[in-house]
Amino acid sequence: MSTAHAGTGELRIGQLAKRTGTTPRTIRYYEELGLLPVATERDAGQHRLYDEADVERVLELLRLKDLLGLSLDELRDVVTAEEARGALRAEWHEGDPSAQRRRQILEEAGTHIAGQLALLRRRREKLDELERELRSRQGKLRVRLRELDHRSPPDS
Amino acid sequence: MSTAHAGTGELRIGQLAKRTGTTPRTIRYYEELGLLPVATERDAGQHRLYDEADVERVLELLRLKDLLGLSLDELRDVVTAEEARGALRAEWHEGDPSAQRRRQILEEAGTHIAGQLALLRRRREKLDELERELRSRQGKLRVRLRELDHRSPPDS
DNA sequence: TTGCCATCTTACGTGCACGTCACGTTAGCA
DNA sequence: TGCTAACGTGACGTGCACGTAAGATGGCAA
Repeated sequence: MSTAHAGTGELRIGQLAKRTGTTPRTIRYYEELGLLPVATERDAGQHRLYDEADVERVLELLRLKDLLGLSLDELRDVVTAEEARGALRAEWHEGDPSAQRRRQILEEAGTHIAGQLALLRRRREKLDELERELRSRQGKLRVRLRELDHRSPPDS
Repeated sequence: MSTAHAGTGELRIGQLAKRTGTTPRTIRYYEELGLLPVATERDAGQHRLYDEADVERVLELLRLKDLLGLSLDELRDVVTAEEARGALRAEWHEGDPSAQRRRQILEEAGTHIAGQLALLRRRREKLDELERELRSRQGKLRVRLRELDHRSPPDS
């Protein structure tokens, strides 16, 4: 058995990059921008270590970027909100979160996700519009092809 | 009555830009890249003139760019194909297009549109995936809020 | 004719999202 | 212990998609 991974600190930057279809440079850049946490208590000069959760995180960032067209700057807001979610977990498990506080944080998270969903819907609507347009053209082309078939059918 | 537009050469670059939500610079840039025709026989140094068809064209370019994430370079291919469509019209009206030729051009156009539709579908699938993910999170949040309501309902 | 604003061409500048290079360090294996 | 591949940290470079500034020209109104 190889020493490839050992339970917790599973991935190094190159592996994370491949899993997410990007490059180490991009990962570091995202970290620099605050899109990724300054991975697991790393005394500068050591190798960064990641886990599967980080894979998911990067994948989501890339999806939001490419699909919704968000800039890395806009992604910062997203991430900030998700870190609030993390803060919630911490409070939840080891602190004394009042029900008030819990509710507040949950609702903020909800608002945020609703915002992303709204963005997504707008995108989808525009996509639908484009699709209708394309289909319309396709239809016109087909009509003309059928006209051709009518007057002088193909020879094959 | 103003002289704002007079039948054929209706729009100047500034108007076209506003109608399409962009800037004159962008219009000129697109022309330079070959995305837009070198507008109506213009002896260099004169003002460019556009019509409603150009508005549509620019709008579609922007949609393809933003929604499908195509680069301007990739848009060149799209435009090339659409100019073929234009060539077809010309042949159709003033030349002697054989049925063979007509069919060929129509089929090429069809292939092209089909390509765009395929791209669109892939985008939509990814969007769906993202939406499912977001909805799932939203659901989890709601569950937790309901749990809270159960133990200690809000005071308003 | 005279303003005046929009447009023209040319050309350099800009912001974003990384790419690439140089050079030293670390980690896992022989 | 020594080797090699992968990683670390600057720092400069790059491609894309325009922005912006400068000086000349065009076109329409008063």
